[in-house]
Amino acid sequence: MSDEAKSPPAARPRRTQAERSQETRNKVCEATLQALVEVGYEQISTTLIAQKAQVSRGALTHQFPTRNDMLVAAFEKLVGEWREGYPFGLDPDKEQLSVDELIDALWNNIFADGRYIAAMELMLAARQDNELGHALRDILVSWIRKRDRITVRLVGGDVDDAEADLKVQLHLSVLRGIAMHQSFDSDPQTANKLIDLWKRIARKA
Amino acid sequence: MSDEAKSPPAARPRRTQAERSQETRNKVCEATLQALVEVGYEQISTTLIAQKAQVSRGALTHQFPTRNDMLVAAFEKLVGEWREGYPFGLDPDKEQLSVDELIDALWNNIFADGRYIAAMELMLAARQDNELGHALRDILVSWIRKRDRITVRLVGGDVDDAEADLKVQLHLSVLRGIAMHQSFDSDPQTANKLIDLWKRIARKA
DNA sequence: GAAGTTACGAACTGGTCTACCTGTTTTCGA
DNA sequence: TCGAAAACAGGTAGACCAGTTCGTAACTTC
Repeated sequence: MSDEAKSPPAARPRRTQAERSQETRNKVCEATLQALVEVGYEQISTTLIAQKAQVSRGALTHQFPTRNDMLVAAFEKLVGEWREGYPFGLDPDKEQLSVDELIDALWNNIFADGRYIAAMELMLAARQDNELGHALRDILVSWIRKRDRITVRLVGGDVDDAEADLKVQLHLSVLRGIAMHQSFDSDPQTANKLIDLWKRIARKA
Repeated sequence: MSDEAKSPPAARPRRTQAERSQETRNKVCEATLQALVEVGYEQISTTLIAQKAQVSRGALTHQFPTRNDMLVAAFEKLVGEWREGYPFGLDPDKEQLSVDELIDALWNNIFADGRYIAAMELMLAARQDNELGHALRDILVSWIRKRDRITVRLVGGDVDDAEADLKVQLHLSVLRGIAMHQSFDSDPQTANKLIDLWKRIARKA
């Protein structure tokens, strides 16, 4: 059995401290987002997340001293993914999207994802929590600012045009409302029909 | 001090058992809804609600054996108020509303209320809880069915017209999305601007 | 007005969660 | 290579909460 003794936990490549930290943090954040979608905010506990992430509770609490730290980091990761993916590989300075394309892009890349609902639940749950709430809002505003500016350009509007900005806000509100509808409604087709109807109406406006 | 002994807890009018029950149930439901708005779903505990409602915990648990029973009853009360108030004293068989009037009526009577956001939070929080979730959904569907049918008639559509129904769903989705926006956004005027923009667009469609 | 029923009050219990704390292993820097 | 520091592992304490139990008070019925 000397062979087993010499190569015990299979291949364990040497990692830097930064890599070790990042790996645990990623695993925890990913597990948190997954749990938000699967079991909901209320069920989330540090113990559950540690199990899901295949990480000891000690490692988790070392990286995230408080439960809020963990939730904030997970939220930050999600928003970061939105931020990185936007505007879907396009160059807003050169390209412009038709209304239909914009709606599809926003819907498919952000609002249709179960993670969007998870984010909504988190935001709603934290809307009164001064500590968690403020942290989440701070993360949101920077992303929202970028998102809105790029979106206005994508549809060919002037960045400083209040009317164009309002139109973008309405687009986002409509998709948000449909996403919420979808999360309650049993018929998955309704969302698509609503999207199509909104496209028809938005085209004329 | 014989006077004090003879009239101890001030004036205590004689109530029937039904009245006593109804009074505690009402106080608890009202406190629950208020707490949902003020401190959010996560903070709600039977202890907190009993305190807010000025009711002993024993009285609460007697009326609502489980915490879910309490939440369901509160939700039922809220939906009941919507149901009773709808369609805002109008007769949908005789009267019809312009698009502007419909939007204003829906917004002012339902979506602009902080309780609507509270209901959303409750629904989102319960979306994974099979027991609470099903109970809330059951309460919702009966109200939604009535709401949608009346709304379609209010705008002069045929009840069985799928297109008219879809339009109503879009109206509701837009207002829902704006309501969510409002609960996060710091500027309270944005919601009004979005409503106005939506009116202009909806008028043309 | 007495027995029975319902509403209420208060204390207790079993379980869970967060934050903290003490050792151990891995990596880093000189 | 060796001491320091960071990452990790696991356990504990204190608080809280939902549900239960049991005794008391208010109401109802006959």
